[in-house]
Amino acid sequence: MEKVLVGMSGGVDSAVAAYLLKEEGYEVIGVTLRTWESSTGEESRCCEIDDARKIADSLGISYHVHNCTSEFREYVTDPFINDYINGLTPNPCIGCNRYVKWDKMLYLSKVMDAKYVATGHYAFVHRLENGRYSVKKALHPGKDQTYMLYRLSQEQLSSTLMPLGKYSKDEVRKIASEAGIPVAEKPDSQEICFVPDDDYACFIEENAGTRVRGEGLFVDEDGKPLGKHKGIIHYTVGQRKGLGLPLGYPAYVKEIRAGENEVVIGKEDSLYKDEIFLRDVNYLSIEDIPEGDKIRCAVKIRYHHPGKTAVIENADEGRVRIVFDEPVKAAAPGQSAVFYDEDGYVIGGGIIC
RNA sequence: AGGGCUAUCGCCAAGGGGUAAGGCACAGCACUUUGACUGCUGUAUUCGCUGGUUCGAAUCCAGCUAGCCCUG
Repeated sequence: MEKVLVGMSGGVDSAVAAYLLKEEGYEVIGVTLRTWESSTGEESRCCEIDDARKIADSLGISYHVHNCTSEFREYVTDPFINDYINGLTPNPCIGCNRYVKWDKMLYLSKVMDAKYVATGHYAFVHRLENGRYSVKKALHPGKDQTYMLYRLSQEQLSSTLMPLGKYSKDEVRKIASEAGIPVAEKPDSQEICFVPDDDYACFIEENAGTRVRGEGLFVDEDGKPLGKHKGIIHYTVGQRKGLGLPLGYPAYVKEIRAGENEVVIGKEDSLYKDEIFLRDVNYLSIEDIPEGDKIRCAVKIRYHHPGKTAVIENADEGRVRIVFDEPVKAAAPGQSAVFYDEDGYVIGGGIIC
């Protein structure tokens, strides 16, 4: 019997993933990574240990809790805070997957002599004809989570199982209730796991202290002052609500100038771009873009984005240049852009700069 | 000091005697396993103030107040 280590968050998805693998005949070991504990002793949503343990008990599988709060701080919360202070809009889940969850799980799988690690992500992991591993979009597009997985390494993917790719959320809940899993009706989590009250700006202020810059100016595209902002950490490119600027037309954040502590405001039209550049690119289905080559693909510039057709190619300083067929709205620096081929496999992705 | 103009929701702004449009902002809800976006709903018993005319006034009249402009 092959052993598989399943990352259990305490939610339905990972519970069903564990259940399905057990049904398939794996020896399943449940693991929860303890990632965050706030100064008030509040646990992160990502590690609801009591629920996870209950699930493991009901499934009759062994269960371990592993502490990785220092890694989580180093690779997730600290970069998250630094990005916001620098006027960027981070995707904390992406770094967490690569540098905390998978790194730790893989390490633990070796210690426990397990062949695979598994999670409750809605995606497929496949080995392609060229020998490389990639993730493929979930069957039900509404739940697809491949966007958050583009940063995983080949080594990580080669040992990963994701049993939920072909299921819808309703089906997963149905499986859970039929299997008697205690959290079948538990609502989906929605916000950033370490910011349970959804107030990320407050989280940054509490954890970054004096490094956070305060009020500054809203300016228009010509630099003309329009009003006062609350501090750049409160804004993201493309944002409309909460600006408090009655300009007569809907005002959007066009750009955040961390150096000047300024937030540039523009009309909706000014948000569209057909060219963006990426840094820190990671490839899945290919090793790299062949020198001088261009690849046609669909690119998602945020988690909830249908994906737009574009051409990608290597640019200077290790960056990748994306040229969209039609301009895309509000590409926010710090967010990731992920490339998909026509079969829905992730080619790779990087961070918008 | 005279003359002119203006005064309607937090901002902008329709309406010129028949019972307060709209945009922006704001709020709530929905959507959402990142930040956002988006959608829906809501938002002036009242039109600078005081009187008057009228069945009826934000709309007409008078006075007052405030702001802007022009002329000394």
